[in-house]
Amino acid sequence: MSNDPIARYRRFSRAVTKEVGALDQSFLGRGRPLGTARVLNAIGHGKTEVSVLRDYLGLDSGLLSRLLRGLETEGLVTTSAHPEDARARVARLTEAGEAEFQAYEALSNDRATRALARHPHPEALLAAMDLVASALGRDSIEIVEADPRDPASRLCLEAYYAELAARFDTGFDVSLSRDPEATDMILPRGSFLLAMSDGMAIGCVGLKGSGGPVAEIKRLWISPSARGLGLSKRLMTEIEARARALEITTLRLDTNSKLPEAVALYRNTGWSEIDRFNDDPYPDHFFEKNISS
Amino acid sequence: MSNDPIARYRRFSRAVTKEVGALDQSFLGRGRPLGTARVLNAIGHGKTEVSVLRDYLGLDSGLLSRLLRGLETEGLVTTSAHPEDARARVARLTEAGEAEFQAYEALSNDRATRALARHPHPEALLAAMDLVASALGRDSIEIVEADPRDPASRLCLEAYYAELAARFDTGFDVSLSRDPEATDMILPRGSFLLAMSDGMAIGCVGLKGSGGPVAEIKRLWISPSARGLGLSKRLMTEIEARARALEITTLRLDTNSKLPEAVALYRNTGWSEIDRFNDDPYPDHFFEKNISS
DNA sequence: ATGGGTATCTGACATTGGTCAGGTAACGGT
DNA sequence: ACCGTTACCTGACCAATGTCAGATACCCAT
Repeated sequence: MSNDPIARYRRFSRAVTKEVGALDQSFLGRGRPLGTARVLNAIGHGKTEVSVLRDYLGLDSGLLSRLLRGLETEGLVTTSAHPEDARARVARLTEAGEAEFQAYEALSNDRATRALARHPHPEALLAAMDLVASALGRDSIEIVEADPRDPASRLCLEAYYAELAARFDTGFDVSLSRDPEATDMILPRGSFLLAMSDGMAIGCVGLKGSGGPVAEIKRLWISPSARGLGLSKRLMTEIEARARALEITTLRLDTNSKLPEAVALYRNTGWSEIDRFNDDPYPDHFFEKNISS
Repeated sequence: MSNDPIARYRRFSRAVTKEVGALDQSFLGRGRPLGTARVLNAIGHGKTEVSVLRDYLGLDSGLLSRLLRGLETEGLVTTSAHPEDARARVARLTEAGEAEFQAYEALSNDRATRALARHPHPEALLAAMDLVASALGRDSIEIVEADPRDPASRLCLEAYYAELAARFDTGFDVSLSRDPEATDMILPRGSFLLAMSDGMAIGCVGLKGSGGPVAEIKRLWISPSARGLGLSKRLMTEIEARARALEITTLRLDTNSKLPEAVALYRNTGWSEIDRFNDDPYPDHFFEKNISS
């Protein structure tokens, strides 16, 4: 409907403010102020170093210190010196702390489950939420190295295969394709990168090395919810840097005209089209880029 | 991507929590605590009665009272007795208050504008936001009577026409159709209802009366972002009640097989198919329902 | 006109959240 | 060994928020 975009954005904003407020309220039900509960949850989610906690929660050093001590006297948390820097401290949940944390998790999960169950098309709602989350969180999307056999990587790769299957008239069967060995895409031969948005993998790219100066780019994929945010360019820039660090001078890749965004990206970022260099049945475009300069 | 739905929901939740927090921070920039700013904004948005304010903001009576007095001594608000109940009070913005309110509005609008401008497909982002907002706000969707010539009504009707144009192979030209006179869809002859979600019209339905016992249902439409929430049933139930109140005993409507959801709805809610009762070129299904019982 | 109920205000407090200026211990380079 | 720096803790303090028990004025039904 052709309503004012700003009005629509703000209606969204009000709706989620309410939702967020309700979740906070439900957290209060465990007899602990919100700040304390947030610290407990952050620790539970793996933010163990105090400096990381401070940063993540945006808290003053003094305040966080007091909240931590509160949790310690409650018996939910223990702190100890950081093994590599005795000035810094790390916080850990005790058994009781873990139980409390799980109770908060259950509250969150319940809310999520119920909200999704109430909707007639949960998948559509989730797709919309993914889109919004990627858009709002675009500044905090990080590129990290991963093993292509990790669960997060596998999710990306499977989504990638599924998308190829949908886009190619012939479908796509990865076993017919030149599927690289995972070990070719990890150090010391190659690399595999994930774009992580708040713990969720939303894109990937692989560098398949051979030990020599020529390597191949494989498996560039961005989640539909995160397209247009410039992520593929970021991933490619980063993987090129990794390739240079491995003393690779020439990169190649193959792709398909059914993926016009990809073809356009390569054309616009210094790749030149070359002759077919393999007998993989799927690709119909082949590119090369010299990165030795 | 086939991630855990709960994880996806919670990633969304974290992303918007951050966004909401950032907006709150920006409100703080005007040298007024958040609670006070919220009260000012609520008044600006038409929540004038103190009881409504309390309810809307979820504040304790004492706290709200103090915040209001603060705004009064700042010269931004005046309160006076409610004209119909001198126990209650209504708050109004002074000229200075209106200016402050507009400053907060500008902050909100700026944020919205910038967030949208940063996205490559603002319309896609907005569609996702509409979907989420309708889903999260479904409990607060209200059915209200409106004039079909009001701007909010016109937005719905135009969206309805646009959708018919897209769905019918022949397109849709409202001037070729039996477009009811607006006055046939307001009291005392008929009625026109809007489904309002937080100030935005997301659905409509019309009752075209003739003064006699037979009337027609027209213009049933639900925004794509709000489909599946049971809104059309709510609108139909409500408009039937209005028809009964007008001593109408028989309702008729025409529709098109290109709108299968609508046809299914009528079949499932007590309508029986009848012969063509008009020469409108677009419809190919005709229904009738006796509501005198 | 009377009494029970309602809407808001007031004052007294308690809790929470946030800030700041030292203080202590450890680090890292010289 | 020393010194500037870093990470965290402590204590003091203040503003904001939340809670509660009357007080006041008004409403409405009888």
